[in-house]
Amino acid sequence: MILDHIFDENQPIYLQIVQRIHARILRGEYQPGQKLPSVIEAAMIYKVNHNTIARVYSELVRSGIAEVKRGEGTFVTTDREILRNMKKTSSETVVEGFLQDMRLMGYSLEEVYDLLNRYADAYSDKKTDEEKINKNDVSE
Amino acid sequence: MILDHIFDENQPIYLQIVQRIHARILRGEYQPGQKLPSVIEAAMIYKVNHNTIARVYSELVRSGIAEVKRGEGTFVTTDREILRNMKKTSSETVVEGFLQDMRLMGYSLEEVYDLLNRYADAYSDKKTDEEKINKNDVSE
Amino acid sequence: MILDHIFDENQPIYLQIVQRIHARILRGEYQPGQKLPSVIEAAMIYKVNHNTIARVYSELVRSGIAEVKRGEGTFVTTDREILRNMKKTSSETVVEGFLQDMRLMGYSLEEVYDLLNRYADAYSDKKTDEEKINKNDVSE
Amino acid sequence: MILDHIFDENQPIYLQIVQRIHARILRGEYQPGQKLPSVIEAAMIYKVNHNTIARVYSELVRSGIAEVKRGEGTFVTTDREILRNMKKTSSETVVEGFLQDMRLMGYSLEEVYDLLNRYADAYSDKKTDEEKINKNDVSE
DNA sequence: GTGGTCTAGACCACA
DNA sequence: GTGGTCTAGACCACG
Repeated sequence: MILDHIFDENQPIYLQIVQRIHARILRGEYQPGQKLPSVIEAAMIYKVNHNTIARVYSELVRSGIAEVKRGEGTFVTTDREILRNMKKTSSETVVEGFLQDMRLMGYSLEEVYDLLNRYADAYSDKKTDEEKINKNDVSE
Repeated sequence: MILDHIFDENQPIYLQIVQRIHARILRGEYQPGQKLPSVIEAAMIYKVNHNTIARVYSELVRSGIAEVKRGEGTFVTTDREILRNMKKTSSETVVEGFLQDMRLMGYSLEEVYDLLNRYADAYSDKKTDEEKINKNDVSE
Repeated sequence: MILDHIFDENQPIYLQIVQRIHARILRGEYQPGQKLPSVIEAAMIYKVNHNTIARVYSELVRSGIAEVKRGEGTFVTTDREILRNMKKTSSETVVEGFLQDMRLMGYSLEEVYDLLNRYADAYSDKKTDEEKINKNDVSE
Repeated sequence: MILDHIFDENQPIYLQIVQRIHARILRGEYQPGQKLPSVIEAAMIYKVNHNTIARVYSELVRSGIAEVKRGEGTFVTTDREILRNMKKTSSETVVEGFLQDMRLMGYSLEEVYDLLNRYADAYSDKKTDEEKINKNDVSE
């Protein structure tokens, strides 16, 4: 399972990693209470300096989606309420942002749905092997 | 027409302005061949340093959506073919990005449509006064 | 007697426990010569690793407020002179630190007293059940 | 005005600098809207690495007491409401913490006042030259 | 071994 | 010159 982690030059690497791990948690790939990779491991996985991962993890902790057990590691929060809220607000942000983008480009709602339908066929096929393994989602 | 231009701290301001002007052109607010605001004017509109606008305009020119007439200013390209292609690729990028985001959060295609329907009602209502003025769209 | 022990993330846990036990001794909750909980017991009470408690106890012994009887456990010192001195220097440290904090925030002495009066009403009421039990104080 | 900045070993340096600058702002030494020393300058003032100051400043910004103007520097917020609230909550925290400390050591309210009076004489005399210069306080 | 802090030195975007 | 990010390498507290 070799994944090359390529980063967008226009955004800090640490934020991009935050978003990726955030997404992995929200889609249940990292379960509530599960231990995240250690800072060192994650640094190797993402091929960045360990300080960058430290920053990523402290962001995750600050947002409440992860917790540190001193000397043991960093864990996904067990507070499923937080996870559900985050999943909700994340989807809201994404959907609203998408609709605003389309609106700003001058598309009507019908055109938006047309475009979506054009891409929808490939939607479920794009799951990676890694994703397929995880069926346990945060939402109940 | 007082607009507050608030910028995302995690992305260069010049790129965000590029995107906004890009969108204004794509939705026909700036017509093909129309003169864009001067660097000084745009600097005042967006409340940023004129160097930032200079960079924005050079980006727009580089992408082909704008052209410089020396001594006259910067103008939207008159090549409608370019504009149509851009609108197409822009929408592709946005739609694909949106679907990928939703997929990464673990939503099924049905859930995506559900969420969209929830926000769709307000879609057309949200047009700003500024937008309502411009009915002339690039698309055919 | 269930107490939730919440620790400040920005200071070592062992130091915080030292301070708490220190305070319990100074206010007579642990009497001179009394046996402190065993390392294992204290580890359960404070919900920390027993290594952490071991460090706490060695700190208490080093400061002279506690003594080890080999094979029996750790005991509060019977030297009441030490306890009186500690209570004196502790209060000095706390009072001086408090006044410095207030001074650094720009408060005049009058304002300090004003603020104190505002909180003084609740002072004696806040004693916990645990504290109320112990009437035997170190001071004369 | 040579000040040696000595740090407590038991707390991160960056947090201690945060607290010091916080206090300087709250007592009006840095006025609303005033520019803080640049990261490089502050690094020299406090004799720490510039990354440490960067962390300090990002903490100050996150708390809302300071703002970054891109390419210009870091400034004390001009929102006096925020400053007043912070001064209020800071004093509350300090006073409550002080009273709790004294209570935990077993002092009665009368004893607390007695101890305070003993130190009060020296209160105003302790102002440093630097502090005396600044008469303009945040509070109105 | 875990996360956290700090230094040194480099590069970049922005004004 | 400003803050921001990143790397490399070190040390520390904690369990």
